[in-house]
Amino acid sequence: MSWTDERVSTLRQLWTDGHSASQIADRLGGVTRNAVIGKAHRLKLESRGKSANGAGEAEEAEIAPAAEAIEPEPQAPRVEIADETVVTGRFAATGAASMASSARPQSFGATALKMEPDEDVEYEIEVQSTTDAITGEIVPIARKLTLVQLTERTCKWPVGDPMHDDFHFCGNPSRDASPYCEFHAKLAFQAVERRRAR
DNA sequence: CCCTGATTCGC
DNA sequence: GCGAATCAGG
Repeated sequence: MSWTDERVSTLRQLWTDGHSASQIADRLGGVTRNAVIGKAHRLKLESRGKSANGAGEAEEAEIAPAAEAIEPEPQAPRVEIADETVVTGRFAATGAASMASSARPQSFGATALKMEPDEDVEYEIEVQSTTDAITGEIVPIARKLTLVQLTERTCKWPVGDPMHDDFHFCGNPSRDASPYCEFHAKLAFQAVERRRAR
């Protein structure tokens, strides 16, 4: 990937909007956060020598304007809240693990309903949960990520029918290098156990 | 451990 | 110019 005018302007906007280098890198695709920081340097952007933003600090007022302009095509924002999550994922998964190769900037984050910089919003929604009919465990509501939105630390447990357009991935935070979140890692393990038992 | 940006330096 | 490696910090 090279720094085309389009990618540079996207970088400029996201950077000045306060997004972290890694977030920008994920969005652009094909680059690491180091590349983003390095480029920001040469463009003489930055200036945020402070402690930036983290998970603990709930700082920074809302960024009123912006919101659009970044994406040429608005696309429908995926912020729907499922009232029930069907965990149909069979233990097959991994075939989807090979992605991210041709990541294309896709609409992501709220544009119509809310003007927050995504991430935090999704986490609030994620708090809701439902109970699994079989195990009785708490099933986290999926973040409904599409292929291009998965990263090294997002759960890649498939949800739904791949042939249907409602197909998505769990997307909740995965532990370490595990391809699944804590919950789905357990499911995967049980699935294997049961197969051997049979 | 996770993450953040800043800097260096070989390419 | 680019970005991995490294540094410094939360």
